Amino acid sequence: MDVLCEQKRLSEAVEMLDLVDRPWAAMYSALIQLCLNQRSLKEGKRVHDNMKNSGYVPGFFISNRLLDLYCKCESLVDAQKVFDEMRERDLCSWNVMISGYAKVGQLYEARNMFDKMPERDNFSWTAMISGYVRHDKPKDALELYRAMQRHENLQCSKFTVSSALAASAAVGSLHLGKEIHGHVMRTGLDSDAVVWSSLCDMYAKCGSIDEARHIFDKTLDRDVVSWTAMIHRYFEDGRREEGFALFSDLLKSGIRPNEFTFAGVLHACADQTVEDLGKQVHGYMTRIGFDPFSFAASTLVHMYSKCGNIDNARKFFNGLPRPDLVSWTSLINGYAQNGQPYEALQLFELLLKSGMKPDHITFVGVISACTHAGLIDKGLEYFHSIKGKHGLEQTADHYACVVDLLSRSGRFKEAEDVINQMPMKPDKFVWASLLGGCRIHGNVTLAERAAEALFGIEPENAATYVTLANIYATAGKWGEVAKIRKNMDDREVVKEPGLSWTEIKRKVHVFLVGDSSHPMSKEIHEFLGELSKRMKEEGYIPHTDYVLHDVEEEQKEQNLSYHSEKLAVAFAIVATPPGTPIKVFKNLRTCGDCHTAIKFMSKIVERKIIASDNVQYDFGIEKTGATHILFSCKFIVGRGASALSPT
DNA sequence: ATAGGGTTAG
Repeated sequence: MDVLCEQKRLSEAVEMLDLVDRPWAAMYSALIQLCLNQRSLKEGKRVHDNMKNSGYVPGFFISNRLLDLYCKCESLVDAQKVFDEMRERDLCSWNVMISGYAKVGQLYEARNMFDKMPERDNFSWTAMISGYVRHDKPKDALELYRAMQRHENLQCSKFTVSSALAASAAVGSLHLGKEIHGHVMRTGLDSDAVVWSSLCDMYAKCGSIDEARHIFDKTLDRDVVSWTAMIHRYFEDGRREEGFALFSDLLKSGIRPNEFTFAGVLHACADQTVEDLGKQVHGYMTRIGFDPFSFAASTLVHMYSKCGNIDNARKFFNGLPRPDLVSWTSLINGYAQNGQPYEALQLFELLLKSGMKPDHITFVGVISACTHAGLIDKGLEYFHSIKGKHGLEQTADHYACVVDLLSRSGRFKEAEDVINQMPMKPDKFVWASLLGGCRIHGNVTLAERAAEALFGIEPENAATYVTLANIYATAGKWGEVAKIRKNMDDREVVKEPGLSWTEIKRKVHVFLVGDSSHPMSKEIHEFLGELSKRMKEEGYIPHTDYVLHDVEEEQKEQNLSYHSEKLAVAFAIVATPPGTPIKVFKNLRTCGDCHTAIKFMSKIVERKIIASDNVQYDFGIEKTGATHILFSCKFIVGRGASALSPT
């Protein structure tokens, strides 16, 4: 049996146990340890049964191991049974139970044990505190931490302070965090990389990212986790340059980044739509070798499709030995957003065939693909299949997708029915989808209802005001438009300025409306002037959507200043050799005129142009703003001279 | 026996 154990042939070893007449403690001990290592509940139970059948009465040691096994396998019912049957228990027995319950989130049971136990050591306290932190109860964690400090004979360990720091970070209390920081320094717990990392994280999450960096710089034995966390915090804070710079420092430091690092950096690349940088990271990953089964692979799929390069996304995806669900979902959503809804649906059917189970996010992509393809009934079918065929619960997001699907095609009665039948309270996404549909069809009455609901949920979001104002303007209700403008002023709601950018030779160039700050501004404007003439010859007629701008912006508009996306496209054309495909991204919605203009530009200069039309979540999947483009996509694709698609 | 990092959509 020893040999079998050594070779980790667990089930054979357990079978052998059944052949032994009177097994002894060492056998049980070794077998349970092996079950524990392999997290095998099934074999563990067989060993336990054998113990009961052969009348063996375990002592502390074996019982505690058994407890640990059941807890690690998250079978708390079994663990509790063993615990209840123990004739004597030591501190360890109680502690194992507390940490078992705390880990799976049964905090009430854990606390009950904690309160009942005859005496507690610092392990009991820490296990309880970390349980609260892990399961989103930082306030309870801090309360307990305070109580613990009142006991003079209890020493905080590095585990305790790490958990307490995580709790302060979760409640965002810099004050408390600093206090613990002081405690760490006084008690000499500052010799541990994890404690430093927790400190760093606490400062970053409490908004003091520079302080976090200071801690990071002072950390002596930084490992890949400390680096990854710090890099990620920069990205979270929108300080991408510093994030990328630190990533580059990491590469120089000799510490090897891992899939956590890559996932964070690639996510930032996807967010900033900097495909060139993403490609470099991809190249680096390939050179040092990365696990194609890990989640880093899915981030690459995401990065390529978010950057508008769905072909690369597919190519990479096809090369994966066994793509995970996130990769499938990223690609399905990528197709849905890149104007290839049928490809998205086909891929979903492939996913089902592969035996993989879709999750709720996958269905968001599937239904929105139906929306883009105008396949309303098919979309509804998929929606119903979530619960029926796939046995999942429909979430508020799915309802938002269905409301989008229906209202976009003008089926408002059904959309309202769906909202009324929702088992949960309709959230902002649901109302925003409805509002988006109303905008397309000029449904003023229903738009007012949707906007009213949104004002209740998020009065600070400028997008709701702007959309409603647009709907009123289209209906000629200028009095109402003025009221909204006043409302925005009264509530100090500020509209985010529109920005477009393009990446050329790894440098990102950003443009505002009417922007003349770019070094090549003169060339850009001259070029646009020329281009406008030729566009008109080709039949382009400028038209403006009503957009709620501030006064200054409106004046600029009257001076015929160009929208940011036109500037970015023009710059990209001027700055790259003939024939180079162009990609432009925007943080806000792209107006109907720019949609049309970009397609004309694409034809005239014979370039493939991809321009993102980035509607924030508020408008569901209303990607165009031009009422005559009913089922559009996230990207405006001008295919160069070959075709000018009718819009 | 207890502590720090990541990805998909809306």
